[in-house]
Amino acid sequence: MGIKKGNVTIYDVAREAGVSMATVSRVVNGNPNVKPATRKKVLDVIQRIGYRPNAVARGLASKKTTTVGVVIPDISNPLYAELARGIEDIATMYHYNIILCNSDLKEAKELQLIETLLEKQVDGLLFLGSEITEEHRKIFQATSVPVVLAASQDDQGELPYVNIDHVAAAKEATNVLIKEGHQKIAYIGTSLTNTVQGLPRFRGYQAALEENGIPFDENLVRIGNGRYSSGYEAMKELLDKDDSISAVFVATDEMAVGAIHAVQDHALNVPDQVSVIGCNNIPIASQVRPLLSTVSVPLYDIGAVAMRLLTKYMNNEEIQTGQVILEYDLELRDSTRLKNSDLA
Amino acid sequence: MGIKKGNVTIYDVAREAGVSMATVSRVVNGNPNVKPATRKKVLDVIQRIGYRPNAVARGLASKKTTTVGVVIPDISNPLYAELARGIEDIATMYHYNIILCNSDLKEAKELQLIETLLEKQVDGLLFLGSEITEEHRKIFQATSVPVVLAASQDDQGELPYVNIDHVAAAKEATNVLIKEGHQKIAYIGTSLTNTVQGLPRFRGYQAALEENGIPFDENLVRIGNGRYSSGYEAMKELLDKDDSISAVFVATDEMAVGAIHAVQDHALNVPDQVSVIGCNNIPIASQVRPLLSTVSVPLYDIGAVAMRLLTKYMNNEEIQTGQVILEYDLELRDSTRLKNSDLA
DNA sequence: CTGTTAGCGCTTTCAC
DNA sequence: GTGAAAGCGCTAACAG
Repeated sequence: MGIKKGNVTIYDVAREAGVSMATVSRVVNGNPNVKPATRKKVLDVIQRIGYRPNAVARGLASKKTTTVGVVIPDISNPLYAELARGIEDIATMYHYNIILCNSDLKEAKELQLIETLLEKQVDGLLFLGSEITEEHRKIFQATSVPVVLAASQDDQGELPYVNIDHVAAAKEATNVLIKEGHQKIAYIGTSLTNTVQGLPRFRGYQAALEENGIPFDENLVRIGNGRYSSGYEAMKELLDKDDSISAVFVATDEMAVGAIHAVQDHALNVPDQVSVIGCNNIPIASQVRPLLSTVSVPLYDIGAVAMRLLTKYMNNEEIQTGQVILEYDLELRDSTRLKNSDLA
Repeated sequence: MGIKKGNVTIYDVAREAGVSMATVSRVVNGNPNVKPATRKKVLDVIQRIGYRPNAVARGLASKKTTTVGVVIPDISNPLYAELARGIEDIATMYHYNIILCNSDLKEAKELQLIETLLEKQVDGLLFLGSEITEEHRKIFQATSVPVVLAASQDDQGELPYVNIDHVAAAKEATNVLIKEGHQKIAYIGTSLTNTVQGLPRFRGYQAALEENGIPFDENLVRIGNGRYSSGYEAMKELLDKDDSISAVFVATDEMAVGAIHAVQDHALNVPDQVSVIGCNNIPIASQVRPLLSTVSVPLYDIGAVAMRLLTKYMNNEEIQTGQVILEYDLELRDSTRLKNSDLA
């Protein structure tokens, strides 16, 4: 029907409707300063000739793309998938789109991704990763694009972030084990060079022991990569060396489930002979038997709140505080003997 | 130091380097028609004044954004998260970025998302969903932007897609149960109005029964939403009604794990008294005890191949066939009694 | 309430 | 090998 697909511009609409481009732009953007009759006329033409606004042109002219960049370690990890969902939901709510990039926690990749995102003129950046290095900081500081960290933080800098108190969470989890009466409590965590999760959770574990006068024993500590098999292997090693271990705090749920299976393969029962508590509360925690006791981290909310915070920055709104710490919960299920009600 | 952040343009570089914008553009884009000395001079200036190309402007001028839109049901579902990872990896490999949108399988949302993505001038579209309706088809046909379906297909249309043969997969899974000698085989699936997964898998189950002379009994069929609890509930109902059921094919792994737990809660053993086989082979299948037997669907590959196919379309390459069916595997573990080796 | 007119920052012929 | 100039499609003053 003479409709050149993908080539209909605002100019065509203007011509067909007998108005100026400015007027078409106004109706497209919902500007109220248009006479209803004119608006209808324009809308009709738009409908008829199948006009679709070009967001790239709009972005160039208005210097706003309504898209934000998200750098995330690995979307196939349930932990981050949940965070991503929170991010995307709020982004959608505020009419932003998300450019999603996996960094695999590799600094070089992270930096390169940020660079690309900035080239694409994103209105804001959400960064989820481990460490903020000098390199990160340099690039964040040099840009006027607002950046918010999610599930991470930067204590030396003044970057806004949304996170939980990992030290406190780990401490509380360990305390559950201590309250159960255990003295030999192992720890399976992630890399201690990771200052945003690995280290703080380890510190929390140590702090709990110390506060309860339980001597720290480095032989009871194992480091994995956060995934199932590394948790299994770690627990197996631990038990092979010393099967009198009666409790373990595992810093991620996936590893915790692996640890449970290692215990079972050692012909020991969870929680009767070994108590296991995890951290994060990803879906699998409530999809295994015994149900995993864990620290419930509000993953979705962290993503959602971080995105919400970013919209405020992008909108130049007044910000109370850019550093927000969300609450976590203890979710005591069947891999430990204490129950939530016992703590009441 | 006089560096206006975010405002350095190609023009500034040209002026500083004493060359034209065209030349700067050439070096930035790796055009070989530039004298090495000139190239170096320009590169130095770029480095010195901190020039970052504006991809939006480039997109407007070149009509290419090097970004593709991805409409996916729910990124927090492990199934789609895995697909997304495959998509993103290949996209990165070909220097594309991904705009990720969750549709929750709602048609209205899907259509709206596609519209938005098209406005943003994506170079291609990857669509993962359930059904392709007339509405979808209309909009896909009206655009010159290439579209590829992933983990889905459109038999009435000629849209390119990457998928597996769900009927065959379901049939094969059911056959495992039949070969084990079961006669009373239940089915827990997803909505039969979903013609891309729900229906075909159900058809495969029926076909297997029929080919083996086992009468179909609708009392043995339950429909869930694909997630853990619905699998649990479905199996519980089934067993409450008739606890002589000795095998069940569950169309998704998450539901299958739920089903296993329902069986166990019924004081029955898996696989001794009830065999359970799932489908998809998401991570949880190998993170529960008993290890779930399942149909291994190459999720990552479906995403990767679909993205690769899309790059070919975007690049106007010669395409052999736009409809690709990937192979699946049987992964027999501990929730069934037959083993892969038994089938050799 | 509506039109005119500059750009936004870059690519892309087309000359030289 | 390099430059000049014309857009790409839209927004944003600024008039009127």
